[in-house]
Amino acid sequence: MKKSLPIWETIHLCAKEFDKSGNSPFTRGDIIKCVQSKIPNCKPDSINPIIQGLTDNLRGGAPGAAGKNLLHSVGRGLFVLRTSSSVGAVTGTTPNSRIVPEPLTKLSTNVESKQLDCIALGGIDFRLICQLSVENDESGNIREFRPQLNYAGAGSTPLNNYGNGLFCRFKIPTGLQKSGVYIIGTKSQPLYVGECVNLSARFNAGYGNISPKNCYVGGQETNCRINNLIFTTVSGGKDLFLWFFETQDYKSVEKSLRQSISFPWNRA
DNA sequence: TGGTCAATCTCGCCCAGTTG
DNA sequence: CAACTGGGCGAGATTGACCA
Repeated sequence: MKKSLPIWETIHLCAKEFDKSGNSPFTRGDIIKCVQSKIPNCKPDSINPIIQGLTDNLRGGAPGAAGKNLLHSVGRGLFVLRTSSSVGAVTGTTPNSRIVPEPLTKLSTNVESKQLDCIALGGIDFRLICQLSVENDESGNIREFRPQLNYAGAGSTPLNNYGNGLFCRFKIPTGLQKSGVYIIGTKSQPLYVGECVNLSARFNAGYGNISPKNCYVGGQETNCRINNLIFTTVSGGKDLFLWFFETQDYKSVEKSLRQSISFPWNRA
């Protein structure tokens, strides 16, 4: 009986096939399917740590004879062949789909004007959290997303009013699990006021990352609308910032602000 | 016995769906 | 419209099996 190649060699073979056919970057799932087509009884649980062990910019994983010299991660679950010509621009980087927010202290010092650290609206002092830095591609251009194309129910459910746009991705620091009222704006104009129970979650799992479902009727079209506004504003060369006022009474604070101040991105 | 390869497990994030 | 929940998946660490 013919002995099959070791898993790590099969992974390398698959990666070379993807690269040669132009299907690069490829996903972890692509690798697993390819390996299983060559070694049918090989389980994903066996393949995953070996992929990890072959990838130069991922820690851990199962060590192999080839070492971490065969794959390079270009995003969460996305890989390229390390010997591919496409790797040159990204060698040495870390996967970029997980945006690691810069520390708050550093973000604050990046702001041009010291008075941006705090703004007063309606008698309330809002503290600057960070600049809303959207994810860029390898060329430094804003990475565009159309998650609506990935929704399984697209054929039976219409897009919502804001679901057909281009979207961006961004994150804020994850440690801000606080309720309160937030302001999105440029350094000269507040644009949107909103309330939240968990600021980090509201942005990192809401505005900052549009899921396919939210582009369709029944989804959170406000997330789509605000994300698209952020995308178009930042694309236009303007910097956007996030300010926050921590309070348990966020509903009444937001309501009074909306009554006293006109925020162009808030709807009536 | 040490190196290589494979398997198993935990943790955290993403996403879709649901609820208020 | 915002918040919550649970399943699936990827990342990473650890352990076991095999072989020269």
